[in-house]
Amino acid sequence: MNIINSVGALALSTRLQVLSEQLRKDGALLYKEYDINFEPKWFPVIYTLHQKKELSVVEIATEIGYSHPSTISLLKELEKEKIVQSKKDKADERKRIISLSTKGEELIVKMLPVWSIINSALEEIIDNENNLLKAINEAEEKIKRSSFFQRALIIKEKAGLK
Amino acid sequence: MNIINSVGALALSTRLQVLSEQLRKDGALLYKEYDINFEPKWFPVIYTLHQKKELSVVEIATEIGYSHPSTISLLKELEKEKIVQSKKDKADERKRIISLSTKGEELIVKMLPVWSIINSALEEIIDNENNLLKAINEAEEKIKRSSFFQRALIIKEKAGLK
DNA sequence: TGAATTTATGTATTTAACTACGTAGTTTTA
DNA sequence: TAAAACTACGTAGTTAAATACATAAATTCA
Repeated sequence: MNIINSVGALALSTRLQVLSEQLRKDGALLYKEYDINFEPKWFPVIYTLHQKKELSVVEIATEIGYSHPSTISLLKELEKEKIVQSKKDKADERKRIISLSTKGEELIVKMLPVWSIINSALEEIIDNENNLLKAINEAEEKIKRSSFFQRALIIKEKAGLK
Repeated sequence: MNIINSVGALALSTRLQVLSEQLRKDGALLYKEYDINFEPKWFPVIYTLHQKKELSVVEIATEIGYSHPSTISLLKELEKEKIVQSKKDKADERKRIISLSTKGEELIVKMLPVWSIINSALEEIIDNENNLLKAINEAEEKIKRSSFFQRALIIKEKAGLK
């Protein structure tokens, strides 16, 4: 094993990032395998719109956990591909209401069986003594109660008082 | 809970990435808290050099699991900060041997207690029913045996034969 | 032993996220 | 009811990684 994989928690952020990147790349290959013109990075937006039908830009950003500028740039690509469409909110002129286009809906129908396969393959990979998805949920739950930074400060305090 | 956090394995790559980013940011805050001029992204390189003393560019890249161009750009920053130094390998003129400078060694001494606190805080966060670090190790072990892509192809085959 | 292959490094460009900041509507409040 | 504060969206620029490509040194092999 290389050093970074044996440091333990210290290199956690790097480990998460490398694994994420690895999965994203294989995901892209899979869509290509099925001749579907779809990029993995679009998934959060598309899946959210599939579930919620109509949302504003910031609502989508919140759902997918990205900043709103990142969301805008994803939406721009998706609008260029004619997968999503948008219209002004009549009640609030600042808002843009985003929804899937007909092409977008058709794309989803094509992707559903692929998503099912992707899901099975990922379930296979994470189904271990320690389930990766559950581990993420549990870790995020802890962070929500008190962030990594706050916890470190508290540990520092305690060490200082000794 | 938002949609992406409830899709399950399908959004795994996004979840990993968001969590990684979150930890990296808090890490940066922590070094600042201690008045240490150090960026979290430097950790893999520095820690590796701390352990192995002398390595070539590609050897570092392999240890940290990054591409060699990414490693070169990290090394450039670290050389600019005078934290690492390099010399030509006399036995093989293509190679550049990288090592920590005196300033780098001193920096490590300053960081060791911080790393200890960071480690404790992260251990706290990942110590759950499903341990995040163990889950990553187990998942990567599975991927090593057969990649996400290969597994998906096999599942597709089986479904097709039904 | 010189031609082909491999290895090590470096550069240019791309990608996919971010933060910072600005503008224009909407809501609150003195 | 006008000023202040807030919210939604958008743009510009940055960051931290990647891929693709190039070059030079070392190694292999016919």
